Amino acid sequence: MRQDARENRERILAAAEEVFGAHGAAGSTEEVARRAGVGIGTVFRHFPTKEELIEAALLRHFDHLTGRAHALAADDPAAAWRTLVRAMIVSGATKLALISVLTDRGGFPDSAAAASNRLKAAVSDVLRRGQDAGAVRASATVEEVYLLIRGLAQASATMPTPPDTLDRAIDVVLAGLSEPTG
Amino acid sequence: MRQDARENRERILAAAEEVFGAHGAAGSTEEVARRAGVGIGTVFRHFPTKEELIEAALLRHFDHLTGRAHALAADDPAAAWRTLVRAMIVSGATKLALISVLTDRGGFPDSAAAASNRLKAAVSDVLRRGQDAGAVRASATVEEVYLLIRGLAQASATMPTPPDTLDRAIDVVLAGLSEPTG
Amino acid sequence: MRQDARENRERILAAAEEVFGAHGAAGSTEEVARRAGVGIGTVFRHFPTKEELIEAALLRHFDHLTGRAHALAADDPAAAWRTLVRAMIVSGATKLALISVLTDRGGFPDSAAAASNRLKAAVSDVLRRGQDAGAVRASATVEEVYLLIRGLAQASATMPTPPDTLDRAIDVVLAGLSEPTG
Amino acid sequence: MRQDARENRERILAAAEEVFGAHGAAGSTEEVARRAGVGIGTVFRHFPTKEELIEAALLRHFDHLTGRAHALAADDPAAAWRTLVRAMIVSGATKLALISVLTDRGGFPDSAAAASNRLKAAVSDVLRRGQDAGAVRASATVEEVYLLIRGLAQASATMPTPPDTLDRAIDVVLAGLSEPTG
DNA sequence: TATGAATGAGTGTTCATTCAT
DNA sequence: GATGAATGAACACTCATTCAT
Repeated sequence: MRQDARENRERILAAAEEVFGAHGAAGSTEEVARRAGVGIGTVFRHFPTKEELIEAALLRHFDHLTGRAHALAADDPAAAWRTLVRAMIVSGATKLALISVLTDRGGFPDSAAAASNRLKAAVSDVLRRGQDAGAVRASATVEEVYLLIRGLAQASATMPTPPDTLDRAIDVVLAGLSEPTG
Repeated sequence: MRQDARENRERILAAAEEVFGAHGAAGSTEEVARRAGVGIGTVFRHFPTKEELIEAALLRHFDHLTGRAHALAADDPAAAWRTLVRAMIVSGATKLALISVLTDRGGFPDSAAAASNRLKAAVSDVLRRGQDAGAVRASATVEEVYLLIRGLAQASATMPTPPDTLDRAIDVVLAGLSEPTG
Repeated sequence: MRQDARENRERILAAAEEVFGAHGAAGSTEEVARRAGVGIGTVFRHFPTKEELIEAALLRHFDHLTGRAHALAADDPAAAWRTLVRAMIVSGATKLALISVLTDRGGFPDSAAAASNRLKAAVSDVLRRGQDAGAVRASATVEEVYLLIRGLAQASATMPTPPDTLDRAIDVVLAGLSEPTG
Repeated sequence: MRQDARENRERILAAAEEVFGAHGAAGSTEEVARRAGVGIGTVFRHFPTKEELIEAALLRHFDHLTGRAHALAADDPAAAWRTLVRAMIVSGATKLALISVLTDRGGFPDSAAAASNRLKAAVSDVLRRGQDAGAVRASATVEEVYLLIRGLAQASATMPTPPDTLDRAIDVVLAGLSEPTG
């Protein structure tokens, strides 16, 4: 039965990411249960609160991205940097809507903050290696990089955006972060 | 009593901008009424639907920004450009959450779309003059500029952001949009 | 100004008969004001309560019918009887929906009861003359006659009824009320 | 819990018949919940709309009457006829107010129309057998019979009616429908 | 006196959460 | 442990009634 429970938990989280990613906090817990193919009671047994459910889904998303960042360690620093930024914006798009939900309801929960920090650390690494390689301007900090990434992710998620517009916007950000020549 | 009614309308819109700007669609119409200091019935007399209320608040916000853009026509093109981008991000921060609200509920209403277009035209003007003055790269289009502005506005609105982090992020965007030297 | 006030009163009552006749209690006082071409405040100045407005409209309707009954005094008794029954059912159709409204809200008000009694007296007269002429069975009382009339009026008002079905139903009632032959 | 749910459904329908029968559409869903002894949410889980609730209650009422009509098949045709007419008027009294409710809101829903047709068919049977036995005039059709029944039911429901007045009115209708002698 | 803006209690409906099965 | 029915607080919206103009 442990097995079933763990499987259910995973299915619920996947459903939650879909539902809340698409509709933000407006997504209903029952819709999550339906997509996960479990009863509503099961969802609440695993996550006693809608907030905790969102938090867990967010955490999972952060951890995925963290893994991705680590995997890029082997690549060429400049390429890794561009790949990561692009990936975070494009893949994180819908799901980042989750963040505002939690912010609304009284602060970032500890566990999610921790996951966020782990991700930030991983991004920091890729950033630093980019700076060391002279591909990113030395004065840049993770904080504004993060903000820019979140910004484009959320903006493109909340309004229909032609892919090439998003691409050009990403290019602007990458250019703005590159070492000024001359 | 026309006088009172107009005053109330204005107070309701101001309250709506606060409430929906801060909480998105989740903000309740009753909270708007409370902040405006009027009865719930009064809100609905002026705006027969929550959606129409949000739409009107959005329109007002767009028009404010459009006015601001036009007022910058007298300034030095490069300075005007930087001032406008910064103003749209900072002032529009909370309120831009409104856009996603309406997008969710089935498309941009006509009047708001029109106001949005007027604003976009005004921004276009400032942008073009910046390009003519050599302060902004020639290849930039309003579309990605808009996306970047919306992104930073929304991102900084949905999560506590230290002012200097936002400032540095804006600098990155402005740098990315400036004519590459060398 | 007295003149205007009286005119307004009359227009409001006519509008009320239309509105409540068509929608029952569900009709809104504002709709009445709109159709009467006056402000909502004016309606409430004349009739301080929705209930009193309905009551007055009902009373007016009763008085119209009473007048009609009196006018029939000159006719042949049997014909007068048939004409009155038919007229009350057909003309009173929609408007009799009003009665249930008042019944709901705690009893028939005095003034309406008085008007109803005046009407009942007039009907009684026509009925008695019909009985004296041998056209109506002697055992019939106004009470059941009234009930039958109200029944057909309400029933045909609350559901689309082909005219000939209503005609045949009226014939049944008249036959049931006629002196049994043999 | 299927058991409980079915019990609740039944209690809700019974309460709905009472409430809407007595007050028409004006009856509130919350009152229904209160009388059924369940929470308001439970009512809406079973009937997602006030309209659907009314429809279901109406359908139940029709089906009860249909059953009753069928049960009379064994009786003497003339007696069966009188019993049915009387039963439909007396028992259906309050509840028939429901019909006008639905008629108001844009037409008779399909399921209720079907139930109504089943009932009409059953009444038709009893009527025909009465006609075959010479107890009911041959020219009578279900249509006007229905109208007369609905009329007395509604009229006696919407205004306090002494039982003997109603009885005499029913006698008038039955007399009017009987084969004219002589 | 007429007007119509303001009010707020009341209604239909949704949804997070609890709990009997 | 899983289920889904039950709950009730919260919300959008309506409408009779009041009152400032």
